[in-house]
Amino acid sequence: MLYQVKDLAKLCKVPPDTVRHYTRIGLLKPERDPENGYFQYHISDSRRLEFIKKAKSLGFSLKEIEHILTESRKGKSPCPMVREIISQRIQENRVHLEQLMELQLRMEHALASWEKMPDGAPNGEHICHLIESAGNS
Amino acid sequence: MLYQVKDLAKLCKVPPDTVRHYTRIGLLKPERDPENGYFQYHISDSRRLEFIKKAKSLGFSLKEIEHILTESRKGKSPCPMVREIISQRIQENRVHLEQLMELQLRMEHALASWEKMPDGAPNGEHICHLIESAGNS
DNA sequence: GCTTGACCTGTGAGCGGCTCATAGGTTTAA
DNA sequence: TTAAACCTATGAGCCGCTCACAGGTCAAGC
Repeated sequence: MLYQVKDLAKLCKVPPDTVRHYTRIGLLKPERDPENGYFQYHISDSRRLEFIKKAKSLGFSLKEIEHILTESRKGKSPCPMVREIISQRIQENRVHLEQLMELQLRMEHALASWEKMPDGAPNGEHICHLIESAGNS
Repeated sequence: MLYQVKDLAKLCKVPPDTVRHYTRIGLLKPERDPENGYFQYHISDSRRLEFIKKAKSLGFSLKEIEHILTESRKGKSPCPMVREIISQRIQENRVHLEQLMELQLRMEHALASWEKMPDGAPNGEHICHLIESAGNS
């Protein structure tokens, strides 16, 4: 049983371009159909792709996933690395979340403070008085 | 008074590579020193760069900032556009925040559930049993 | 004047994870 | 059998830097 790009994509519910992307960067390694040069995927590729999806949903990067897959194929346990990566990712994401929440506050405050301000034509002094006034009150 | 890249960078407290980047994409448009081909910035470029920093801190993309600057230079008021963009960005960021908070929960739940699981050597059935087990309990 | 070294320069390429554009091949229906 | 619909692989583009690189500039020391 061999699958074309669109078949594997449909099977795993990802866009075909994602299958192509993973193939291009070596996360999937299909053979080629000698007749037309198309990629040929096996059922094992769908298990691999499902693993990639799961790992991605846990915040692993594609490069990290490739590393996990490589170690695993070499018979080494990727588990310690996996624990380490996710611990760090949790920290990083906490920082990222804080930054985005601050951004959200800045944007909301700005929009609110602009509520009663007129639209101004630009002049030599100001480019956009709304933006330039933000956060100064 | 003319500034080199590093001078403008220091004046506005941004990395020199950021000045170069903005120059490359046309957000800053310095002349060239005919002697050595270096970029020459005026004091007006520092006002422009400060505006870019402020707009960026409010979530505007560099392309949007360029658009604002262009409209403003043409004498049109960018204010309506500015209000529109930030309203949309607030919505987008809300969605983004929710997704990141969900990711954070998934990661924390996974790490907690792995607490009592052993590191497993890979076999034909599993690539990494930690990842594969996540979210199934 | 000369050299050494630190520091600076512009430019090309790379990052991540897709996504789109393109030119061409395959399949399906009439 | 021809037309249209759909699929293919591949190159380039997205964003906002950041790094690598080869070469230029400049001040200190002899």
